Amino acid sequence: MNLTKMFKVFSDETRVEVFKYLSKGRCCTCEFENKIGVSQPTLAYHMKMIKDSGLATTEKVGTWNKYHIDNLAIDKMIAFLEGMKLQNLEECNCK
Amino acid sequence: MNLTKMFKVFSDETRVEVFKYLSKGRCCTCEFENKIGVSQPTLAYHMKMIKDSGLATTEKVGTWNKYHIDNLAIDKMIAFLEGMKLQNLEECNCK
DNA sequence: TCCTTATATAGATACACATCTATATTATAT
DNA sequence: ATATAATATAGATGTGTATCTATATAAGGA
Repeated sequence: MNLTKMFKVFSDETRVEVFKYLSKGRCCTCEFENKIGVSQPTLAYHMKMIKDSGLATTEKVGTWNKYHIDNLAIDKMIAFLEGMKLQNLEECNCK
Repeated sequence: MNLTKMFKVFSDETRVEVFKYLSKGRCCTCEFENKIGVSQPTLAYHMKMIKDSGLATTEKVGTWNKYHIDNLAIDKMIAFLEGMKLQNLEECNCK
């Protein structure tokens, strides 16, 4: 659970595509591996990044993995972003 | 205004530090350049990434730049993240 | 005009990232 | 026990990133 790692997940278009499938409940890569346009090892690399960031949990079921987005992790990113908004709209006191 | 570029901004600790100062209204780099721990050209490189992502606007005032966080851009990131949450909590229909 | 201050650019470098092919591992089913 | 299917790992490669020093540019003030 590392915020910069979580933001890095969404800094790559391939991982964003993967995430869209996961968010629709497509929890196994077999459901989208042919639609993503990268090789199996490359997809495995991205899935590991997503898992290691803390944005999804994994469950091994037989030979395949089920991925489950952690909505609370996303909420932490949102809370962080809320805190990054410009808080003081006055002019800055630069020299 | 590119979402993956905006997420990339927050995938680096140095830029997160910069953003914290900007969010407090420290709109000129002179207000934090000595606290960030990188050289002037490196800071300029990060400021350009922040600006090019669309997360901040720039205004040239004399010899210095004033940076202004665009809260609407942050709202777009938040809206994107809301859309990435797991929507269907039922079991996936994997083989 | 010339000096100072704030930024920007150029060039170099080391490391990280995204990708591939080939191969290994793990688990199920026949 | 062996074949099949799903993942993982190893090794290679080209590109991107973060950083530096040195230098250039731009704007203001003496």
